[in-house]
This record gives sequence, C-alpha cells and structure tokens, in this order.
Amino acid sequence: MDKNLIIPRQSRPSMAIPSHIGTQFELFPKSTKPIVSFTERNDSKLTDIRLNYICKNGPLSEAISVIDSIAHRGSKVRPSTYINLLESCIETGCVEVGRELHARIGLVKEVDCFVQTKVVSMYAKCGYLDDARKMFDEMRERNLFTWSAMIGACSRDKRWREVVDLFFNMMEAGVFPDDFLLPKILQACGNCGDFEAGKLIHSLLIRCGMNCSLRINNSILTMYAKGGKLDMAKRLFDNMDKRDRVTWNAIISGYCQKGEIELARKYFDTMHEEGIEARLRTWNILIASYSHLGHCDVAMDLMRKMESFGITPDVFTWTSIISGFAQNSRTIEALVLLGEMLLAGIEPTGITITSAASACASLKSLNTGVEIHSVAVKMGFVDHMPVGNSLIDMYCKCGELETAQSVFDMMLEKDIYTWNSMIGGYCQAGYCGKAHELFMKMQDSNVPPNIITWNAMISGYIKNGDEDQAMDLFQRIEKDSKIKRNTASWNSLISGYLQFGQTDKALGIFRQMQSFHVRPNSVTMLSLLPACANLVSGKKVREIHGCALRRNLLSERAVANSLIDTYAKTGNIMYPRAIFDGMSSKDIITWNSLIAGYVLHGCSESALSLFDQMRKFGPRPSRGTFASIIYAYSLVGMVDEGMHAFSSIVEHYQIRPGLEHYSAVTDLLGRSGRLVEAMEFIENMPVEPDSSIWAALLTACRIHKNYGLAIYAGERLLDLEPKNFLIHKLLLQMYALFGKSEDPLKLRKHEKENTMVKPLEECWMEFENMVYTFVVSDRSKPCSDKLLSWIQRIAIDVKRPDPESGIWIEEEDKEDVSGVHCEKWAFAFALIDSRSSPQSIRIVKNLRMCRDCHRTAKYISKAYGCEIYLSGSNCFHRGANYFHHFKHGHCSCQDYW
DNA sequence: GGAACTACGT
Repeated sequence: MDKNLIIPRQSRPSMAIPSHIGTQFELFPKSTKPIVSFTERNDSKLTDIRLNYICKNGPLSEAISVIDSIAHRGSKVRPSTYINLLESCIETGCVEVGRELHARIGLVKEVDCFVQTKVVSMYAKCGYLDDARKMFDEMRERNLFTWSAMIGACSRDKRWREVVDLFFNMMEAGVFPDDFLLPKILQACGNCGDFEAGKLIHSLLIRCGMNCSLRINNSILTMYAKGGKLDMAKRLFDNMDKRDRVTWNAIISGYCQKGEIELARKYFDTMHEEGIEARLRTWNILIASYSHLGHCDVAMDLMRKMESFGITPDVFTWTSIISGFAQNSRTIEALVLLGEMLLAGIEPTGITITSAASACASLKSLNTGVEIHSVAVKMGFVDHMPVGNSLIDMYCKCGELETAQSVFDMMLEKDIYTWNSMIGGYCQAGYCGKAHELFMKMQDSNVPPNIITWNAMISGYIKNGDEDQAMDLFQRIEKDSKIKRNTASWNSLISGYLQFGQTDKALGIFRQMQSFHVRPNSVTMLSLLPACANLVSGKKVREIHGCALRRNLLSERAVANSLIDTYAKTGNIMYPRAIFDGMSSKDIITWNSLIAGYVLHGCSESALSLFDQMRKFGPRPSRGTFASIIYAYSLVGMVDEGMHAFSSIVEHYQIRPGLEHYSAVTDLLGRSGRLVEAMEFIENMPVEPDSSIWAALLTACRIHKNYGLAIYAGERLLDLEPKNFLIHKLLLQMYALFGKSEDPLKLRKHEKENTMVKPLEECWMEFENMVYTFVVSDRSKPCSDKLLSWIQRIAIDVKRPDPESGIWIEEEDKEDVSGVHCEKWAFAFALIDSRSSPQSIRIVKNLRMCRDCHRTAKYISKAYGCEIYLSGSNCFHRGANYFHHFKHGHCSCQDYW
C-alpha cells in the first residue's frame, strides 16, 4: 500500500499537480490508436476496460465522463474501478479528478468503506491533509485501514499530537492497531513528548502478550531512547529475548543523544559479541556524536577505522565530520575535508554545503566561500533554504553585502534565518537604515521577527552610537511583542556601553539583568572582564568572578582564561594561580596568561619556572609565550638567556619573530645598559621598528643617561606618534639635560602644527568600596589642609639621601610651588583620611609617574607597611612593567620605567 | 528505527 509515492510534504498547491503531467497524457492517445472504440452499446465490461486504460495512460479527466455515463445508464460503478482511479490520482498527484470522484462516491452507506478510505488516502497523499481529515470525520464506518490511512497521513506530516489523539479515539471505537500501525503511534508518542501515552501502550501490549514482536520492541525502545529515557530503554533492552541491528542502533543513538558517548561506545564495542556487526549506519551514529560533542579527532579516527573494516564512508559520515570541525572552530580542517570528500566522488548534501559555508564565514574566507557557492549552484542547492541562508551569512561576514543581498533577492522562499542573516549583516556593518528597511519588509512578508532579529537591531543601533534607539527597542520588545528578552539582548547593551568606554553603565546593566533574573552567560563575562582590567576594578572583577562561580561559567576555559588575565591586571597574582591550578583543561592562552601575569608583577622566577613546566607538560609555546619570557629574563638581567630564548624562536619553534619580540629584546639589552648593542639590534631588524621599540630604547637611554641616544630614540618616537604629549615632554627634558638649545624650537614648531593639549593629570583609587578621583593640587577633598601638611612632612623624610638612586636627581615633572601630584593626594587620603590603615592602595593614573612620586611611594610602602599598586594608563613604554608594585620600600619595576 | 546545517551577543 505504501509505495513511497512522491508526495509533497506540505500542502503546496503549485507542486500538487505537476504541470508536465497534463501534456504528457494528452499527446499519448493521439499517437496511438485506442485499443477499443467506445460506443453506446458497449456493456459494462468494455467500460471497465476503457477505465483501466485511462488509469494506465490517461487522461484521467476523461474518466469522470465515463463514470457519469455509467451512472446515466443506471449501472453501478464497481468499487475496484474507483480504487484504480483513485490510485491513479495519487500517482499523478491529480487532486482535481480525485475531488470529482469523491463527489460521485459520496458518503452513502452502501459504498464500500474501502473506497472511502481510499479517498482519505488520496487527499492525504496529494498533500491535502485537511480534506483527508474532513472526509475521515464524516465517515460513518471506519475499519483498521481507515484509521491507518488517517494516522499514517498525520504521521507523515509530523502531526504527532494528532496521531496520539487519533489512537485514543481508535481504541474507544474498539479498533486495535496492528504491527504496522503501532510503530507509527509509538513514534508519535515519543516525538510529542507524551511518554505517558507511550508507557500506557507499552503496558497494554505486555498485558495482551503482543510484546514479543521484535519490530514493536524496537519501536518502544526507540521511543524511550529518543526521549532521553535511557533507564527505561536500557531495561527494555536487557529484557529483550531477541535483538537485531535496529535494537543496537537505537540504544547506541539514545546514549549518543544524551551525550553519554562513552556508554554508547561500550555498546558499540560489544555488539559484535552478539553476532551483530556494526554497519555503516551504526558507525555514522557514533561518528556524528563524537563530532557533535567536539571530539573531532576521535570522529576522524573512527572514519579511518571503518574504512579499514571495508566500510566506505558515505555522505553522512563526511558531513558529520565536516560540520563537527566547522562548529569547533577548526574551520580549515573542515574545508580540507570537504575537498577530500568531493575528490572521493561523494556528492555533498545541503547540510554539507551549509557547514562549509559557515566555515568560510567564520574564516572570512571569501574566495573559498565563492567556490562553495559555485558548488552549491552546480549541485542544485539554490533552493535549499539553509544553504542560501548560510551563503548570505558568509557574504555578510566577508563584507560582501551586495552579493549577500543578491543571493537574498534570488531566494524564492525566505524564512526567519534568511531575514535575520541579511538584517544582521547590515546591522554589523552599521547600515541601520538598510536593516530597518528590511525589518519592515520582513513583517510585510509575514515572517514575524524573533528575539534574534531584535537583538541584531539593538546591537546595530548601539554600534552606530544610537543609544536611545537601542534602549527604546530594548524596552519595547516585551511590551509590543510576546517575545521575551534573553541574555543576548542584555549582552548587546553591555557591549554597546563598553564600546564607548562606559564601564560603569555596563556594570549597571549587568547588575540589573541579574535582578531581572536573566542569567549572565560566558559572553557577558568575556565582554565585561577586559573592561575591568585595571588596578581600581578589583572589586568589580570579584563580583564577576562570583557570578561566574554561581553560574558554573568558570568551567568554560575562555572565562577562566579571561579571569586569570584580568585579575593579574588588577594587581592580584594569587587568584590567577589558583584559577590556573583548578582548571581541568588548559590551552595555550591559559599558560600564556599566567606567565604574562607573573611578568607583569615582576615575578620573573615564577614566570620562568612556569615556562619550564609548560615545555614539559603543556602546549607548545607560542609567540606570546616568548614575548613574556624575554621580558622575564630582562627583568632579572639574564641577557644571555634572554637572547638564547629569542634565537630559539626561529631555530626551535619555527616562529618568525614579530615586533613584540624585537621590542622585548630591545628592552633586554637596554635595561642592562647595552645601549649600543640595542641600537645595532634595531638597525639590523628585518622589519620597520614601531613606537614600542623606540620607547624601549628611550627608556633605557634615560635610565642609563645616554641623552644623545635618548634624543635620537625620542625623535623617532615623535615621528611615529606626533600627537603624544608624553613623548613631547620627555624629549624636551632630554634636550635640556643634553644642553641643546636649538632643538626645542624645532619641537615647539612641531607642537604648534599638531596643536597638542596637555591632558589634565588625574588618578583614580578604589577605596572602601568607592572609587575616588584626584587631580593635581586637589584641594577639593575634605580636610585637604591636613592632607597637605602630611604630604609636606612626608616630603622632608623622602628627600633624605636615597642610597638607591645615588645623587642623580632628574629634573622631570617638577611639582611647582602650589601643585601637588594627584597620586600624593591619593596616598594622603588613603593613609590619613581613612578610618582604617589600609593593607594596600591601588591607583590608576592617566599619565606617567614622576621620580619624586615614585620615591615617595617607596618610602610610604616601608614606613606604613602598606603595598601600593600604581599604573599609568598612558604608560608609553608597555614593556615588562605595566604597573608599579611598591612593597617594603622597593618597587617591582626596580626603578626602571 | 532513520541521522545533521544556517541567524543575535566576545
């Protein structure tokens, strides 16, 4: 009965009657002589022959007049005639004739239930399920076949609930399903999640003794397994007296879907013991699951293994692996495999193409993307919606909005993905007007927007700097539509504020979302954390850390990595180590972050010993590792070791050194006073030095008092960054110290040309849960007279001969009579004006710290037993010491900055 | 018994 007829899945009238069929059938009778000629006198037997001929050769529409003439003669049309005609209607998708036949069959009781059932199945198989149901409901008598036709039709149309409801009606009517219908009903129970109904059927079958059939047991097992009820599935599996490949596949794929890949593997490995060999399908289940869970390499090994067992991977095998690689950011491997698959002569499916296109999208690899596009066209996937959608996305991500738009325009059918991809593309590129235009069109074409659309629009507005529109949309979503805002909606706002440096507003949104019971996710963490990577944000980081712990987000490596990095930058190196030690899986970023953290804190020994461990147990060191490691050697003056590390980059690790490495080596040589070598090193670099390199040399020359070379480095630096006020100021000092009088004039001209404005010196300090701002000569703070006198008294103590710096006092940043640098106000405030004596002080400054303040900070750290962390956010030499850590009268920078 | 892919937020 079920002959796998080609039935359109949905009721699409245009597809229901293929237009070519009519012509084909019209031409035929003209070219051949009819076998019999029809005359009025022919008896019913001849009529039947005629109708049989029409059934086979058409045109079907002629059958109606034949039937009418039979009725006109007062004879009866035999049921088998109707059956044959309806069967032909199904085969040709000719619902019009079917309808005419239906009108003639009617609902008269005398007419066979068999014929009426055929009408139901005719409608259903032509794609008119509602007509089928109408006929079914009007029927006075229904047998097992009638129920089967109706239930089968609903099942094909995935109307699972309806199938289950029909089943109960059927039972009430006293009709019991057979071996063919039961699997459909059980499948429906599973797919609509009605396990109660499923269990009921199961127990019913046990009571009736029908559960002995392997086919039905497999159906029940599948129902449980697909629904994640693996305990039930396993119990049934163990109780089954006979098992076949279907049984094993069902249990294996059940465990796979649950993510219990190891258990699935166990079954896979033992099935042959029962004499059942894994075939292609079974291998594919396992491979797909490994791929899906990100174990791409295991999946790959399995594919090779199945080949060695003589089983050729099919398009499903390849596609699983390709999309597995694509989804795990191993996009290049995915594309290579696609090539291999095409070479093996396997035709891709729409899903293969979709995965490959998305790989190109994330790689922003337009050329390959275009190739994939042409493969898609060649293979005839132009009407495959996910393929079109992924191509639109690919072109958008590659910045080819026009091509994306043309793919979009050519798509006959558009779904929510199509619209969202195109709208998202315009939003990302900042074309909010275009996005909005499409947004309107989308609603006109009856595709209602979803949360993805809204979120894309919100982030589009924010990227455009249109905070009001974004906020307005954010507020309107839940009011105007029934769509609920999700974490991504909040994340869009957060990243929008962060983009414009409004960290506090972003944090406000972060707190608000939690009070709205919206769960922050790893994206929230990963956007907020970098914004808190400064010395005054320690408390914020702990807040985010706490949230990550509560939400179990620390298990995500990226979050843990970011926390390591951020904590280190807030002046805390204990937490990063603890997080590092607690991580079950570490990647290169994990190792590099902690190593860089140690270097940042001046802990060269820890950095180097971690590097040692990394080489033994960790991932292969990368460029970033070496940039930190050379600084670690630099800090402790191990020049030879540092140079050796540098040369090993090329020799051992085949990494081409980058500017970061050259800069580190300049620092290494310069710090130890090997200024000429440093200069030679710069001159012999195969790449053009950037400002970080000249800055490293300038710093070294200042410390080692080679003012001639300092001026040279400073001038190169100024060439590269003509608007940098700090460089300008340092250079002026160098000229003064070197005794040059003409050059400053040249510099002043430079100054005029670039209209440099000296930034207002200010600093921030987190203290007793507040962030305070201080500016030069800050008299606005309470009790400032008290603070000033403290500062003056401290100054006397500090001015005592400093054995470390010797007699050299640099004439830089001299505080004038009335001016007091902002960090001194901060020290005073923290130590005098606070109720408790602080253990540590954390300050972020917008400019560089001067020598006098540095000396003061060292003194305070000793005299008050208080650690001070200070960073100049405008620090122009970002080498090893990103910040100063004062402790026991010493600074982590070893007076080198 | 019958697989999987695409869109927002870093």
